[in-house]
Amino acid sequence: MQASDRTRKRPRSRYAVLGMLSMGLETGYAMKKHVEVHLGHFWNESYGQIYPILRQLVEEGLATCQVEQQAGARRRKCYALTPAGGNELRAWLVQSPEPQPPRLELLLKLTFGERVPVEACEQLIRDHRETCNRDIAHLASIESALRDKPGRHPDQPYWLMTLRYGRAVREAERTWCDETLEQLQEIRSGHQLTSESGMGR
Amino acid sequence: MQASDRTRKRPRSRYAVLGMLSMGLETGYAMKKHVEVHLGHFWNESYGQIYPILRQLVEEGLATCQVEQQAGARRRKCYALTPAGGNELRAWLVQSPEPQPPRLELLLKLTFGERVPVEACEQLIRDHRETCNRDIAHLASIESALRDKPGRHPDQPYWLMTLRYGRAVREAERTWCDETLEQLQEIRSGHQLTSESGMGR
DNA sequence: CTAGCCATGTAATCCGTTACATGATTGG
DNA sequence: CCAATCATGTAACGGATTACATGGCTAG
Repeated sequence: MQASDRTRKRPRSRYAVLGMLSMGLETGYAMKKHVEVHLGHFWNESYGQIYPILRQLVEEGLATCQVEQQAGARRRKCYALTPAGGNELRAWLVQSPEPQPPRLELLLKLTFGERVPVEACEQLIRDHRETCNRDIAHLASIESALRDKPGRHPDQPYWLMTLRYGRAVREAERTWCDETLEQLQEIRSGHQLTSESGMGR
Repeated sequence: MQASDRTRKRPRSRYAVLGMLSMGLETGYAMKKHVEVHLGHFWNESYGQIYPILRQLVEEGLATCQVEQQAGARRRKCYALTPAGGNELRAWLVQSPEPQPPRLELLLKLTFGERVPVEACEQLIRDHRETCNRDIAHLASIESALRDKPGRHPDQPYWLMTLRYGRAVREAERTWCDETLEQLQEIRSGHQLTSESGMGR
Protein backbone atom coordinates (compact mmCIF):
# COMPACT_ATOMS: atom_id res chain seq x y z
CA MET A 1 0.00 0.00 0.00
CA GLN A 2 2.69 2.46 0.94
CA ALA A 3 4.67 1.45 -2.10
CA SER A 4 2.11 3.29 -4.22
CA ASP A 5 4.44 6.23 -4.61
CA ARG A 6 7.38 4.28 -5.93
CA THR A 7 5.24 1.91 -7.94
CA ARG A 8 2.94 4.52 -9.42
CA LYS A 9 3.16 4.44 -13.16
CA ARG A 10 4.55 7.64 -14.60
CA PRO A 11 4.23 8.70 -18.18
CA ARG A 12 7.08 7.43 -20.30
CA SER A 13 7.55 10.86 -21.78
CA ARG A 14 8.83 11.94 -18.43
CA TYR A 15 11.74 9.52 -18.65
CA ALA A 16 12.46 10.41 -22.23
CA VAL A 17 12.90 13.98 -21.01
CA LEU A 18 15.02 12.94 -18.06
CA GLY A 19 17.17 10.92 -20.41
CA MET A 20 17.70 13.82 -22.73
CA LEU A 21 18.58 16.05 -19.81
CA SER A 22 21.15 13.45 -18.87
CA MET A 23 22.81 13.84 -22.25
CA GLY A 24 23.10 17.56 -21.77
CA LEU A 25 20.23 18.85 -23.87
CA GLU A 26 19.18 22.12 -22.29
CA THR A 27 15.97 23.39 -23.87
CA GLY A 28 12.62 21.87 -24.66
CA TYR A 29 13.10 22.90 -28.22
CA ALA A 30 16.39 21.05 -28.50
CA MET A 31 14.79 17.94 -27.05
CA LYS A 32 12.00 17.96 -29.56
CA LYS A 33 14.54 18.27 -32.35
CA HIS A 34 16.64 15.49 -30.94
CA VAL A 35 13.71 13.13 -30.78
CA GLU A 36 12.79 13.88 -34.36
CA VAL A 37 16.27 13.48 -35.74
CA HIS A 38 17.86 10.79 -33.61
CA LEU A 39 15.11 8.82 -31.93
CA GLY A 40 12.48 9.06 -34.64
CA HIS A 41 12.69 5.39 -35.53
CA PHE A 42 11.41 4.29 -32.15
CA TRP A 43 10.13 7.31 -30.27
CA ASN A 44 8.22 10.57 -30.58
CA GLU A 45 7.44 13.48 -28.35
CA SER A 46 5.35 16.61 -28.70
CA TYR A 47 5.81 20.06 -27.19
CA GLY A 48 2.52 19.52 -25.44
CA GLN A 49 4.30 16.90 -23.36
CA ILE A 50 7.79 18.28 -23.10
CA TYR A 51 7.17 21.74 -21.67
CA PRO A 52 4.76 20.76 -18.91
CA ILE A 53 7.02 17.87 -17.92
CA LEU A 54 10.02 20.16 -17.73
CA ARG A 55 8.16 22.46 -15.37
CA GLN A 56 7.07 19.50 -13.24
CA LEU A 57 10.57 18.09 -13.00
CA VAL A 58 11.79 21.37 -11.57
CA GLU A 59 8.95 21.39 -9.06
CA GLU A 60 9.95 17.91 -7.97
CA GLY A 61 13.60 18.80 -7.67
CA LEU A 62 14.68 16.48 -10.45
CA ALA A 63 15.87 19.30 -12.67
CA THR A 64 16.98 22.90 -12.36
CA CYS A 65 16.07 25.78 -14.61
CA GLN A 66 17.88 29.01 -15.19
CA VAL A 67 16.55 31.62 -17.54
CA GLU A 68 19.06 32.95 -20.02
CA GLN A 69 18.18 36.52 -20.70
CA GLN A 70 21.32 38.51 -21.36
CA ALA A 71 21.09 41.09 -24.11
CA GLY A 72 21.64 39.80 -27.63
CA ALA A 73 20.51 36.30 -26.87
CA ARG A 74 17.24 34.54 -27.39
CA ARG A 75 15.05 34.09 -24.40
CA ARG A 76 15.40 30.50 -23.34
CA LYS A 77 15.16 28.34 -20.30
CA CYS A 78 18.19 26.25 -19.61
CA TYR A 79 17.41 23.01 -17.84
CA ALA A 80 19.81 20.63 -16.16
CA LEU A 81 19.50 17.35 -14.32
CA THR A 82 19.92 17.23 -10.54
CA PRO A 83 21.46 14.22 -8.77
CA ALA A 84 17.95 13.21 -7.69
CA GLY A 85 16.91 13.39 -11.33
CA GLY A 86 19.75 11.12 -12.29
CA ASN A 87 18.69 8.59 -9.69
CA GLU A 88 15.11 8.69 -10.88
CA LEU A 89 16.27 8.08 -14.43
CA ARG A 90 18.52 5.17 -13.54
CA ALA A 91 15.88 3.56 -11.38
CA TRP A 92 13.60 3.54 -14.40
CA LEU A 93 16.24 2.40 -16.85
CA VAL A 94 16.90 -0.86 -15.04
CA GLN A 95 13.27 -1.96 -14.96
CA SER A 96 12.24 -4.23 -17.80
CA PRO A 97 9.32 -2.69 -19.61
CA GLU A 98 6.17 -4.70 -19.21
CA PRO A 99 4.98 -5.86 -22.62
CA GLN A 100 2.57 -3.35 -23.98
CA PRO A 101 -0.49 -4.50 -25.93
CA PRO A 102 0.14 -3.91 -29.59
CA ARG A 103 -2.32 -2.48 -32.06
CA LEU A 104 -1.26 -3.35 -35.57
CA GLU A 105 -3.78 -1.88 -37.90
CA LEU A 106 -2.37 -3.73 -40.87
CA LEU A 107 -2.99 -7.09 -39.22
CA LEU A 108 -6.46 -6.07 -38.13
CA LYS A 109 -7.27 -5.33 -41.74
CA LEU A 110 -5.72 -8.56 -42.91
CA THR A 111 -7.77 -10.59 -40.42
CA PHE A 112 -10.87 -9.37 -42.19
CA GLY A 113 -9.25 -9.65 -45.60
CA GLU A 114 -11.78 -12.16 -46.85
CA ARG A 115 -14.37 -9.36 -47.02
CA VAL A 116 -12.62 -7.46 -49.80
CA PRO A 117 -11.11 -8.51 -53.15
CA VAL A 118 -7.80 -10.31 -52.86
CA GLU A 119 -6.26 -7.52 -54.93
CA ALA A 120 -7.03 -5.04 -52.14
CA CYS A 121 -5.12 -7.16 -49.66
CA GLU A 122 -2.23 -7.43 -52.04
CA GLN A 123 -2.15 -3.66 -52.25
CA LEU A 124 -2.04 -3.36 -48.47
CA ILE A 125 0.93 -5.68 -48.33
CA ARG A 126 2.77 -4.02 -51.20
CA ASP A 127 2.35 -0.66 -49.50
CA HIS A 128 3.68 -2.05 -46.28
CA ARG A 129 6.62 -3.55 -48.12
CA GLU A 130 7.41 -0.13 -49.50
CA THR A 131 7.28 1.38 -46.03
CA CYS A 132 9.73 -1.25 -44.84
CA ASN A 133 12.10 -0.50 -47.67
CA ARG A 134 12.00 3.21 -47.00
CA ASP A 135 12.63 2.64 -43.32
CA ILE A 136 15.54 0.32 -43.97
CA ALA A 137 17.16 2.88 -46.26
CA HIS A 138 16.55 5.61 -43.72
CA LEU A 139 18.05 3.58 -40.89
CA ALA A 140 21.07 2.79 -43.03
CA SER A 141 21.67 6.46 -43.70
CA ILE A 142 21.47 7.31 -40.02
CA GLU A 143 23.84 4.49 -39.23
CA SER A 144 26.49 5.45 -41.73
CA ALA A 145 26.28 9.10 -40.65
CA LEU A 146 26.81 7.95 -37.08
CA ARG A 147 29.78 5.73 -37.95
CA ASP A 148 31.47 8.42 -40.01
CA LYS A 149 31.29 10.95 -37.22
CA PRO A 150 34.87 11.47 -35.97
CA GLY A 151 34.82 11.92 -32.18
CA ARG A 152 32.77 8.97 -31.04
CA HIS A 153 30.10 9.59 -28.47
CA PRO A 154 30.04 7.30 -25.41
CA ASP A 155 26.42 6.48 -26.26
CA GLN A 156 27.28 5.47 -29.79
CA PRO A 157 27.31 1.69 -29.29
CA TYR A 158 23.84 1.86 -27.76
CA TRP A 159 22.52 3.98 -30.58
CA LEU A 160 23.83 1.44 -33.03
CA MET A 161 21.96 -1.29 -31.18
CA THR A 162 18.67 0.53 -31.60
CA LEU A 163 19.40 0.99 -35.28
CA ARG A 164 20.14 -2.71 -35.67
CA TYR A 165 16.85 -3.46 -34.00
CA GLY A 166 14.94 -1.38 -36.49
CA ARG A 167 16.73 -2.96 -39.40
CA ALA A 168 16.23 -6.51 -38.14
CA VAL A 169 12.52 -6.07 -37.58
CA ARG A 170 11.88 -4.23 -40.82
CA GLU A 171 13.76 -6.80 -42.83
CA ALA A 172 11.78 -9.58 -41.21
CA GLU A 173 8.60 -7.72 -42.06
CA ARG A 174 9.69 -7.32 -45.65
CA THR A 175 10.33 -11.02 -45.94
CA TRP A 176 6.91 -11.66 -44.47
CA CYS A 177 5.38 -9.35 -47.06
CA ASP A 178 6.94 -11.34 -49.87
CA GLU A 179 5.70 -14.63 -48.49
CA THR A 180 2.28 -13.19 -47.89
CA LEU A 181 2.03 -11.84 -51.41
CA GLU A 182 2.73 -15.32 -52.71
CA GLN A 183 -0.01 -16.77 -50.54
CA LEU A 184 -2.46 -14.13 -51.67
CA GLN A 185 -1.71 -14.99 -55.26
CA GLU A 186 -2.52 -18.61 -54.52
CA ILE A 187 -5.81 -17.54 -53.02
CA ARG A 188 -6.52 -15.52 -56.12
CA SER A 189 -5.88 -18.55 -58.34
CA GLY A 190 -8.15 -20.59 -56.14
CA HIS A 191 -10.96 -18.07 -56.60
CA GLN A 192 -10.62 -18.16 -60.35
CA LEU A 193 -10.96 -21.92 -60.37
CA THR A 194 -13.87 -22.36 -58.03
CA SER A 195 -16.11 -19.38 -58.75
CA GLU A 196 -16.84 -17.75 -62.08
CA SER A 197 -13.95 -18.45 -64.47
CA GLY A 198 -13.46 -15.30 -66.47
CA MET A 199 -16.97 -13.84 -66.18
CA GLY A 200 -17.20 -10.07 -65.92
CA ARG A 201 -19.62 -8.83 -63.22
CA MET B 1 -13.00 20.42 -47.59
CA GLN B 2 -16.23 18.59 -48.29
CA ALA B 3 -14.40 15.28 -48.17
CA SER B 4 -14.08 15.82 -44.42
CA ASP B 5 -16.86 13.37 -43.72
CA ARG B 6 -15.37 10.45 -45.60
CA THR B 7 -11.82 11.33 -44.67
CA ARG B 8 -12.48 12.10 -41.03
CA LYS B 9 -10.44 9.85 -38.88
CA ARG B 10 -12.51 7.47 -36.84
CA PRO B 11 -11.24 5.48 -33.93
CA ARG B 12 -9.80 2.16 -35.01
CA SER B 13 -11.78 0.37 -32.32
CA ARG B 14 -14.85 1.18 -34.34
CA TYR B 15 -13.62 -0.89 -37.24
CA ALA B 16 -12.49 -3.70 -35.04
CA VAL B 17 -16.08 -3.88 -33.81
CA LEU B 18 -17.50 -3.65 -37.33
CA GLY B 19 -15.18 -6.44 -38.37
CA MET B 20 -16.28 -8.67 -35.55
CA LEU B 21 -19.91 -7.98 -36.36
CA SER B 22 -19.09 -9.07 -39.91
CA MET B 23 -17.95 -12.43 -38.61
CA GLY B 24 -21.19 -12.97 -36.79
CA LEU B 25 -20.27 -12.12 -33.23
CA GLU B 26 -23.41 -10.86 -31.57
CA THR B 27 -22.66 -9.44 -28.15
CA GLY B 28 -20.14 -7.03 -26.77
CA TYR B 29 -19.05 -9.66 -24.35
CA ALA B 30 -18.35 -12.16 -27.11
CA MET B 31 -16.31 -9.55 -28.96
CA LYS B 32 -14.15 -8.83 -25.97
CA LYS B 33 -13.52 -12.55 -25.56
CA HIS B 34 -12.72 -12.96 -29.22
CA VAL B 35 -10.16 -10.17 -29.14
CA GLU B 36 -8.50 -11.69 -26.10
CA VAL B 37 -8.35 -15.22 -27.46
CA HIS B 38 -7.90 -14.81 -31.19
CA LEU B 39 -6.54 -11.31 -31.84
CA GLY B 40 -4.50 -10.89 -28.70
CA HIS B 41 -1.18 -11.04 -30.51
CA PHE B 42 -1.85 -7.84 -32.45
CA TRP B 43 -4.93 -6.16 -30.98
CA ASN B 44 -6.77 -5.34 -27.78
CA GLU B 45 -10.10 -3.82 -26.88
CA SER B 46 -11.77 -2.86 -23.64
CA TYR B 47 -15.43 -2.82 -22.67
CA GLY B 48 -15.13 0.90 -22.22
CA GLN B 49 -14.71 1.11 -25.98
CA ILE B 50 -16.89 -1.72 -27.21
CA TYR B 51 -20.22 -0.91 -25.60
CA PRO B 52 -20.37 2.79 -26.47
CA ILE B 53 -19.28 2.02 -30.03
CA LEU B 54 -21.98 -0.61 -30.40
CA ARG B 55 -24.61 1.93 -29.36
CA GLN B 56 -23.20 4.48 -31.78
CA LEU B 57 -23.17 2.08 -34.69
CA VAL B 58 -26.86 1.44 -34.20
CA GLU B 59 -27.55 5.18 -34.10
CA GLU B 60 -25.71 5.57 -37.38
CA GLY B 61 -27.56 2.70 -39.03
CA LEU B 62 -24.45 0.56 -39.40
CA ALA B 63 -25.73 -2.11 -37.06
CA THR B 64 -29.01 -3.36 -35.67
CA CYS B 65 -29.74 -4.39 -32.13
CA GLN B 66 -32.42 -6.66 -30.80
CA VAL B 67 -32.78 -7.37 -27.13
CA GLU B 68 -33.09 -11.03 -26.27
CA GLN B 69 -35.28 -11.19 -23.23
CA GLN B 70 -37.35 -14.35 -23.37
CA ALA B 71 -37.76 -16.14 -20.06
CA GLY B 72 -34.98 -18.52 -19.12
CA ALA B 73 -32.29 -16.68 -21.03
CA ARG B 74 -29.71 -14.15 -20.02
CA ARG B 75 -30.44 -10.58 -20.81
CA ARG B 76 -28.34 -9.72 -23.82
CA LYS B 77 -28.30 -7.41 -26.76
CA CYS B 78 -27.88 -9.08 -30.10
CA TYR B 79 -26.13 -6.94 -32.65
CA ALA B 80 -25.87 -7.50 -36.38
CA LEU B 81 -24.25 -5.67 -39.27
CA THR B 82 -26.41 -3.75 -41.77
CA PRO B 83 -25.46 -3.47 -45.46
CA ALA B 84 -24.34 0.10 -44.78
CA GLY B 85 -22.16 -1.23 -42.00
CA GLY B 86 -20.58 -3.72 -44.38
CA ASN B 87 -19.79 -0.94 -46.80
CA GLU B 88 -18.23 1.17 -44.09
CA LEU B 89 -16.06 -1.75 -43.04
CA ARG B 90 -14.89 -2.57 -46.55
CA ALA B 91 -14.14 1.06 -47.32
CA TRP B 92 -11.82 1.09 -44.34
CA LEU B 93 -10.25 -2.28 -45.06
CA VAL B 94 -8.87 -1.24 -48.43
CA GLN B 95 -7.08 1.85 -47.13
CA SER B 96 -3.44 1.33 -46.27
CA PRO B 97 -2.84 2.33 -42.68
CA GLU B 98 -0.63 5.36 -42.37
CA PRO B 99 2.51 4.46 -40.44
CA GLN B 100 1.98 5.19 -36.81
CA PRO B 101 4.79 6.59 -34.69
CA PRO B 102 6.16 3.80 -32.56
CA ARG B 103 7.11 4.04 -28.91
CA LEU B 104 9.44 1.24 -28.01
CA GLU B 105 10.24 1.58 -24.36
CA LEU B 106 12.97 -1.04 -24.53
CA LEU B 107 14.87 0.95 -27.13
CA LEU B 108 14.40 4.18 -25.21
CA LYS B 109 16.02 2.53 -22.25
CA LEU B 110 18.80 1.10 -24.35
CA THR B 111 19.59 4.51 -25.83
CA PHE B 112 20.41 5.70 -22.36
CA GLY B 113 22.10 2.42 -21.47
CA GLU B 114 25.45 4.03 -20.82
CA ARG B 115 24.03 5.52 -17.61
CA VAL B 116 23.59 2.19 -15.86
CA PRO B 117 25.86 -0.84 -15.39
CA VAL B 118 26.22 -2.98 -18.48
CA GLU B 119 24.76 -5.84 -16.50
CA ALA B 120 21.48 -3.95 -16.19
CA CYS B 121 21.26 -3.63 -19.95
CA GLU B 122 22.01 -7.29 -20.35
CA GLN B 123 19.15 -8.06 -18.01
CA LEU B 124 16.79 -5.91 -20.08
CA ILE B 125 17.74 -7.81 -23.21
CA ARG B 126 17.53 -11.22 -21.59
CA ASP B 127 14.05 -10.41 -20.34
CA HIS B 128 13.01 -9.30 -23.76
CA ARG B 129 14.43 -12.47 -25.23
CA GLU B 130 12.30 -14.45 -22.84
CA THR B 131 9.22 -12.50 -23.87
CA CYS B 132 9.96 -13.30 -27.49
CA ASN B 133 10.31 -16.98 -26.71
CA ARG B 134 7.05 -17.07 -24.82
CA ASP B 135 5.28 -15.27 -27.65
CA ILE B 136 6.68 -17.60 -30.27
CA ALA B 137 5.52 -20.63 -28.33
CA HIS B 138 2.13 -19.04 -27.80
CA LEU B 139 1.74 -18.23 -31.49
CA ALA B 140 2.74 -21.76 -32.40
CA SER B 141 0.07 -23.19 -30.13
CA ILE B 142 -2.59 -20.96 -31.63
CA GLU B 143 -1.47 -21.92 -35.09
CA SER B 144 -1.54 -25.64 -34.52
CA ALA B 145 -4.94 -25.39 -32.85
CA LEU B 146 -6.16 -23.50 -35.90
CA ARG B 147 -4.77 -26.03 -38.37
CA ASP B 148 -6.18 -28.99 -36.50
CA LYS B 149 -9.67 -27.58 -36.48
CA PRO B 150 -11.76 -29.72 -38.85
CA GLY B 151 -14.21 -27.48 -40.73
CA ARG B 152 -11.94 -24.77 -42.01
CA HIS B 153 -13.14 -21.23 -41.67
CA PRO B 154 -13.03 -19.01 -44.78
CA ASP B 155 -10.94 -16.52 -42.78
CA GLN B 156 -8.40 -19.16 -41.84
CA PRO B 157 -5.74 -18.31 -44.43
CA TYR B 158 -5.78 -14.68 -43.29
CA TRP B 159 -5.50 -15.64 -39.65
CA LEU B 160 -2.49 -17.76 -40.49
CA MET B 161 -0.88 -14.76 -42.17
CA THR B 162 -1.20 -12.68 -39.01
CA LEU B 163 0.31 -15.53 -37.02
CA ARG B 164 3.21 -15.79 -39.44
CA TYR B 165 3.77 -12.07 -39.00
CA GLY B 166 4.03 -12.37 -35.26
CA ARG B 167 6.40 -15.29 -35.53
CA ALA B 168 8.63 -13.60 -38.10
CA VAL B 169 8.97 -10.41 -36.08
CA ARG B 170 9.50 -12.14 -32.77
CA GLU B 171 12.14 -14.43 -34.20
CA ALA B 172 13.94 -11.47 -35.70
CA GLU B 173 13.82 -9.76 -32.33
CA ARG B 174 15.19 -12.82 -30.63
CA THR B 175 18.10 -12.96 -33.02
CA TRP B 176 18.70 -9.27 -32.35
CA CYS B 177 18.72 -9.99 -28.63
CA ASP B 178 21.42 -12.59 -29.06
CA GLU B 179 23.59 -10.29 -31.13
CA THR B 180 23.04 -7.46 -28.70
CA LEU B 181 23.99 -9.58 -25.72
CA GLU B 182 27.27 -10.39 -27.43
CA GLN B 183 27.95 -6.72 -28.02
CA LEU B 184 27.16 -5.87 -24.44
CA GLN B 185 29.62 -8.48 -23.29
CA GLU B 186 32.28 -6.84 -25.41
CA ILE B 187 31.48 -3.52 -23.81
CA ARG B 188 31.78 -5.14 -20.42
CA SER B 189 35.24 -6.51 -21.29
CA GLY B 190 36.26 -3.07 -22.49
CA HIS B 191 35.27 -1.54 -19.16
CA GLN B 192 37.33 -4.06 -17.25
CA LEU B 193 40.41 -3.23 -19.28
CA THR B 194 40.26 0.55 -19.25
CA SER B 195 38.93 1.40 -15.80
CA GLU B 196 39.69 -0.36 -12.52
CA SER B 197 40.76 -3.93 -13.19
CA GLY B 198 39.17 -5.99 -10.47
CA MET B 199 39.09 -3.36 -7.74
CA GLY B 200 36.04 -3.36 -5.47
CA ARG B 201 34.73 0.20 -4.97
C1' DC C 1 -25.49 -22.61 -2.30
C1' DT C 2 -21.86 -20.53 -4.28
C1' DA C 3 -18.14 -19.78 -7.47
C1' DG C 4 -17.55 -18.69 -11.92
C1' DC C 5 -19.03 -17.27 -16.12
C1' DC C 6 -22.20 -14.47 -19.07
C1' DA C 7 -23.42 -9.90 -19.76
C1' DT C 8 -23.94 -4.71 -19.72
C1' DG C 9 -22.63 -0.43 -18.73
C1' DT C 10 -20.37 4.18 -17.00
C1' DA C 11 -17.32 7.69 -14.76
C1' DA C 12 -12.87 9.08 -13.84
C1' DT C 13 -8.66 9.51 -15.44
C1' DC C 14 -4.58 9.34 -18.30
C1' DC C 15 -1.58 9.91 -21.93
C1' DG C 16 -0.82 12.19 -25.76
C1' DT C 17 -1.62 15.00 -30.14
C1' DT C 18 -3.14 19.02 -32.55
C1' DA C 19 -3.71 23.50 -33.20
C1' DC C 20 -2.96 27.69 -32.07
C1' DA C 21 -0.65 32.04 -30.17
C1' DT C 22 3.48 34.59 -29.67
C1' DG C 23 7.76 36.60 -30.54
C1' DA C 24 12.96 37.20 -31.06
C1' DT C 25 17.01 36.41 -33.96
C1' DT C 26 19.71 35.32 -37.88
C1' DG C 27 21.12 34.68 -42.61
C1' DG C 28 20.49 35.55 -47.28
C1' DC D 1 13.32 43.02 -45.50
C1' DC D 2 11.80 38.40 -45.33
C1' DA D 3 12.01 33.64 -44.54
C1' DA D 4 13.64 30.27 -41.66
C1' DT D 5 14.85 28.88 -37.34
C1' DC D 6 14.94 29.22 -32.35
C1' DA D 7 12.02 29.22 -28.60
C1' DT D 8 8.00 28.82 -25.24
C1' DG D 9 3.75 27.76 -24.07
C1' DT D 10 -1.47 26.33 -23.61
C1' DA D 11 -6.35 24.88 -24.56
C1' DA D 12 -9.07 21.62 -26.56
C1' DC D 13 -9.79 17.39 -27.90
C1' DG D 14 -9.49 12.36 -28.58
C1' DG D 15 -8.68 7.65 -27.86
C1' DA D 16 -8.23 4.32 -24.60
C1' DT D 17 -7.77 2.08 -20.01
C1' DT D 18 -9.23 1.31 -15.33
C1' DA D 19 -12.17 0.67 -11.94
C1' DC D 20 -16.31 0.18 -10.47
C1' DA D 21 -21.40 -1.14 -10.21
C1' DT D 22 -24.84 -4.53 -11.26
C1' DG D 23 -27.09 -8.81 -11.82
C1' DG D 24 -28.73 -13.32 -13.80
C1' DC D 25 -27.66 -18.14 -15.05
C1' DT D 26 -25.24 -22.60 -14.55
C1' DA D 27 -22.52 -26.33 -12.96
C1' DG D 28 -20.56 -28.60 -9.26
